[in-house]
Amino acid sequence: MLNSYSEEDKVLLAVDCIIFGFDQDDLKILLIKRDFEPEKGKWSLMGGFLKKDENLDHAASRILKHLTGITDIYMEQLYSFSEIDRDPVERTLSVAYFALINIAGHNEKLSEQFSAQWFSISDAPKLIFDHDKMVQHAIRRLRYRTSNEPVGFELLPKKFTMRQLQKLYEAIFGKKIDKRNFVNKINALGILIKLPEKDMSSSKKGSYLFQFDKLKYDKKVSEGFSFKL
Amino acid sequence: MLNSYSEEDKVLLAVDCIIFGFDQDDLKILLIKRDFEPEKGKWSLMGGFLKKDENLDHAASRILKHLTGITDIYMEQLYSFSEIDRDPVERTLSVAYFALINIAGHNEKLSEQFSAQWFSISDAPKLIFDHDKMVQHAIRRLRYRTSNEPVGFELLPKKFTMRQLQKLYEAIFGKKIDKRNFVNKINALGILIKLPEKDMSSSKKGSYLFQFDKLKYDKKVSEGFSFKL
DNA sequence: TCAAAAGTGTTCACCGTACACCCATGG
DNA sequence: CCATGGGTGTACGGTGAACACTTTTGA
Repeated sequence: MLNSYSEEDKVLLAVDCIIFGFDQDDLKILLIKRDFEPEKGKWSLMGGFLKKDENLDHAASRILKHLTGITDIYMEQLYSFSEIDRDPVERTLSVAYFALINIAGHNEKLSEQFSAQWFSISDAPKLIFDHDKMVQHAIRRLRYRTSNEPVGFELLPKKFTMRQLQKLYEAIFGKKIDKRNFVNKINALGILIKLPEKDMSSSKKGSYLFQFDKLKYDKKVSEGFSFKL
Repeated sequence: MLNSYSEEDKVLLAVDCIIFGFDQDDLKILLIKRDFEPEKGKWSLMGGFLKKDENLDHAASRILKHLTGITDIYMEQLYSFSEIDRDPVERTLSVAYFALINIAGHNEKLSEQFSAQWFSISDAPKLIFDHDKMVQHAIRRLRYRTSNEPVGFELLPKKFTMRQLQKLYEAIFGKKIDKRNFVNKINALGILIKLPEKDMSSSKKGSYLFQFDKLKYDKKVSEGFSFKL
């Protein structure tokens, strides 16, 4: 009794990742087709099991890297799902994580080899187990985070246009935003650098590129500033 | 392989509860003196282990009931803590829960028999393991919840005065609030019932008692209203 | 020259905040 | 009659939302 809690039950711990990306107009999630039973062939979140010698954050990163090759991205623990029969094979808890990535920056790596695929939130297939519930939860968290912290930029290329940023927020909140009000608000924050370059791909006139100024943001935060959108 | 994930590691899962109460002027948490090793005699959150046949919410309620006799209170899952060496005895994950109770309504039950004790947030003892981190996390969540949902009432008696409610919010946010502004804001919400009775214990004049009107609140929510303080 | 997207300011309503005096009562 | 806490309203500045026209340029 002194050196173990030996009477207690142990359980399997899964980690499932909701990976958000943004592409033009749509908020998307990355899913994989399960290649093992049960539910083989159905769509599912990226998942795996926690190992003895790692913590949850580490497991989430490892699983993501293993299934997509992606490293160094924004990740955050979401919630733990524990219904007794959530996995029909065996009692398994799952800790959900959510992650934000810039689709454009990673496209090549995950094509084919992992049978992972991007789906718009609005027309994703039904997922196995309680994964749909996890996604709903993740969307709520995403809305909260992007309202209160400058994490939305994780979903965009380093250099982006105002219009892209606006469309991102429109996709996250599922509603149109007035162009002028949006620009005013963003500029008032004073945390973007306006670059001299233009992106010419979306219009004849071209539109200025911006970059998130993390140094300025950190400085402002240390002076009491808080991001709100 | 078809009927088990047999290769995978299993772990012990603890559930620890941060229980908030409010008493006059102070926000408090309920702690127990550990009566087993390791760290016997030190102060700790209420905790226990998840059993095979229950989910996390159930475990949290069971543990709370077992250690304090209390049932039917507001509880919510907070976060999962998973550092490898967080418990020196054995690899253990802990899912933290936070709970809100009305101290006055439960005082008798938990005196002595459980060696549980209330501590003001500001002068609580150092806790074992990573429990202090859990408490910090819980305070953040408490601030968020009480700003956006009418859960603060869980910490007060059914009937309470405006002043008590104000002191509660002052304790949660750690700052003074203007009396007139507070009353205006609360009344504007339109979710309290002003009772004809007065509480005579705090002054000679006496102060009116109020009650949270859950029906009116639910109705307003269904019409698009959202609580903000 | 025209179509398509980019860029840009002002007005107004509402909300949050600052602020001070009278009331009721028990002692 | 006085000390203590209870109760109440207004004015102002700032923020969020509504709203329309001109510019650029490739086709």
